[in-house]
Amino acid sequence: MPYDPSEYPPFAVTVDLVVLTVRQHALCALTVRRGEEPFRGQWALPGGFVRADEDLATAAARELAEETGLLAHDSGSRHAGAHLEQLATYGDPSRDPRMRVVSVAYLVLAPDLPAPTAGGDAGGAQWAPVGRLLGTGGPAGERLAFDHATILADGVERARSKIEYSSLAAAFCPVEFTVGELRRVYEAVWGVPLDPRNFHRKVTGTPGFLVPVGGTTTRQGGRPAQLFRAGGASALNPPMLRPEG
Amino acid sequence: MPYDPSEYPPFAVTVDLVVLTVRQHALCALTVRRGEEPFRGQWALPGGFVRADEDLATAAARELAEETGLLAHDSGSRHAGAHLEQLATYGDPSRDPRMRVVSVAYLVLAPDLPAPTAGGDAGGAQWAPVGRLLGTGGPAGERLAFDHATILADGVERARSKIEYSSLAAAFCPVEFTVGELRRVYEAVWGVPLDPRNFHRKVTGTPGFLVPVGGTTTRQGGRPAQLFRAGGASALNPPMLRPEG
DNA sequence: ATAATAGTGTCTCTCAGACACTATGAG
DNA sequence: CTCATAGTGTCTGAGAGACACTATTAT
Repeated sequence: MPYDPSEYPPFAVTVDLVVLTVRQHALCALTVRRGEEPFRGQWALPGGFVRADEDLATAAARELAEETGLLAHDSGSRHAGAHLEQLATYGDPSRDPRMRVVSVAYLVLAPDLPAPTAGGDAGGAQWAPVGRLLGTGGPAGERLAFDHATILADGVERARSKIEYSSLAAAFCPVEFTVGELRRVYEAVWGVPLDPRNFHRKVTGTPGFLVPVGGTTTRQGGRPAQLFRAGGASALNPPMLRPEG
Repeated sequence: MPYDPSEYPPFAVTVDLVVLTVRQHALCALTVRRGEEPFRGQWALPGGFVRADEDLATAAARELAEETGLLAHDSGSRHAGAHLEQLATYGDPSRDPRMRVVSVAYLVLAPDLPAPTAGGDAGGAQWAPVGRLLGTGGPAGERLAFDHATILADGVERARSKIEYSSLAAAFCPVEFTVGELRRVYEAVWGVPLDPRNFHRKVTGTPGFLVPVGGTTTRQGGRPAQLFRAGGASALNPPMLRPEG
């Protein structure tokens, strides 16, 4: 295992972000318009180079803040930050036509945001339903640049399976939310309808999963609903079962 | 996003392997003795540099073959290969004192092997119980080099949770195995005893999980046990429940 | 015989899935 | 009033956990 710098091939290392949110009953991903070749004009996942003295997660959080203004927290904390976790790493030698690039993808789950603040160097940014981006449920329209469709698909699958056995779905909600809003998150992420009564019984019956915060709201119409915060229990046991699994 | 080579910082990219197996009722990991500084003489996870035109998974499979002679299969196939999957990527700027190294860790689940064939450039190789390597259940003896204790802990946790809802535990067994042998794998990986009757009912009652292969064996003593192969069903639903979870 | 493991059966309790039903707001 | 959503109750069937019991080998 020699470490002579001339002995190892040099790589560029980037982070790519799969930023997911739920908007109008649909799971959406943040995409940016590429301003340069290759894939100029196509949509891509936000991302960028890791700096020389920067940790991978730090680079991901920095890119997230540049693109959306969101503050990420790795885990724990209660303020209105987004959930950020490492997804996977993609390093096929031909994934970038110009050079050898290894990309560490991060998954971000964010509450519904007003509008992408196309900050930084990206030409434009928009939320797009993942069904359209992945060609499942709509015209197989604009494909994502590079291998970003694969990365996005992996991120969506991770999100779908993780909300089964964790309280991560609350990351898609504002700080205070109702049981019905949380249920609509599950329905959007899984793409299936859930029984409101059984869902209510399940989430309110799991100790530590939801913490009542006192108030009520009628922002969904109908009878006023209690407001909750996400509880400390991050594990959901037994898990919420995804129908037709 | 400029791609001028002088604009991006160069990284070295390596793969590190968490190779797990079950030996004598204990979950064990493959470790190699470091022959160079830093951490000379300490145990470390096997691994090495990714070559210039090599995919990450290919590099992991190559290192695995060099260290153990095992052939990995990404998924599918039925022959006596080991299971290999990407685990996570570690890139703290200070994780290697000499240079900026990003390491993509892979998890390998292998059946019990005769003995590590300390091939390649590693000075020596051995199977060590993960409890001893991680300091939980024994003297906090020789710590692993670099951040390899963290990587190993992540790999063990991945293996523990994955056998809950998949047929991956069979990757620790020879091609043909008995229900009792499979149960002892679960007990070793989770570190808890399981009820033999309930376990038998669960795994034989799940369609496609086990395929009877016809013969019997008494290699465990007692009444002869039927031999099975792993079935095509990779998902286990509902999952096997880990006690005291 | 004993000791070991393999395999089946049976009971209970929890819980998911399927409802019906009531409660409280907006229009 | 109607319509929407919130929240509770009730039944049923699947299955996990906790056993007892029988079967088949080695010694």
